[in-house]
Amino acid sequence: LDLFQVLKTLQVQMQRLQDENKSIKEENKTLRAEKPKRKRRVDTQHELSVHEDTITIYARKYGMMMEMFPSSDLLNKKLPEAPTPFDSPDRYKTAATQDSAFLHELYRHFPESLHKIMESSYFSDMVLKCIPDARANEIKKLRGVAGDIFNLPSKYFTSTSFERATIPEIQQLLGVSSAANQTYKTFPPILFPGLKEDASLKTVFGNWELLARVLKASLRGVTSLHHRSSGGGAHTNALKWSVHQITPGAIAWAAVIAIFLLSPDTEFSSSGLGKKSNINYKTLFYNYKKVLVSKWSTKRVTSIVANINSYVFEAAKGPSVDPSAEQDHASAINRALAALDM
DNA sequence: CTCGTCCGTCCCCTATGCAT
DNA sequence: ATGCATAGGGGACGGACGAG
Repeated sequence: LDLFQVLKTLQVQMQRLQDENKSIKEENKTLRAEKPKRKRRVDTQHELSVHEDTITIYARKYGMMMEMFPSSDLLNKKLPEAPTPFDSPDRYKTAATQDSAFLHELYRHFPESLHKIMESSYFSDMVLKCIPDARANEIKKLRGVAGDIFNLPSKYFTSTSFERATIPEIQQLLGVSSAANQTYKTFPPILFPGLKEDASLKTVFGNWELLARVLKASLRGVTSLHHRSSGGGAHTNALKWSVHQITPGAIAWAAVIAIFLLSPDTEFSSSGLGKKSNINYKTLFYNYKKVLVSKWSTKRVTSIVANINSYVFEAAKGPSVDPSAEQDHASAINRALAALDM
């Protein structure tokens, strides 16, 4: 009698569960059916896929030679009528000129054939995907030769999780006093010749050999660091991108990547913020490029650029400029740089 | 052989949702 | 409110691949 009651309630519950399950299944079915629609990419690929290879190659180059962290909003904008020249020091005057010059650089970099589709999200999506992808590859490549680049044991760099923060030589390069006190500077010693920090920034990027090694490995392949081009060989980035000289963005890129390789960070986040170190790589890049663009035509920077170009591209070796002959320019650089907040 | 690229896999982190 | 579990996203890494 009692049992009968229990059985009945169970049956009712069972029925309820079955109904519930059925409706959930229905819901799931419709959700599943709608899901592929999110991947609109299949559709747009038919229209714009002809440009895919071109965008990919120029986007990779762009991420290394021009802008590490392009703003996604600006990538879809139209080129202004009279843009601020990308290589003009005026570019850093106001937020408006920065945006304008950014677009000038963007449209200058990507070939004419792409200009008409550069306002599409297809373009910006692809650029934003390619840049971190290419960067991850470069980082991977560089980790293998980081020991040679920094003249330190390679085991410091081959494993991302190696405790680099505890190594005194690395602390010295980054200018942190100890493993406990990890405050990272915008312009760490590694950027200066002889690791001698210079608050006035007169000699910043003077440690050009290091930057040149980073750039050479990235542009000409890792083996180019040790022996001359072994004839033939696969196409390196420099060949694919037709790079014959470095740019302000490339030097800034190399500096940022070098600091990242030395840092305790295990991954290079697209946000530009180091998780362990709390280093803001985006800010570093911005400041480095700003200094380089602003000072590009000064004797001091042209000398650095000439040295790097010569090392990376094995151009005809001109006599390197004597740094001591530049004191007159130094004070001008000095004053201008003082305007930078750091 | 050496390149760069692509792809599968793993791990870590975060957000979300569920249960307490 | 709080704690736990699970899925999803992003990045690193290793291997495969094709080109020179």
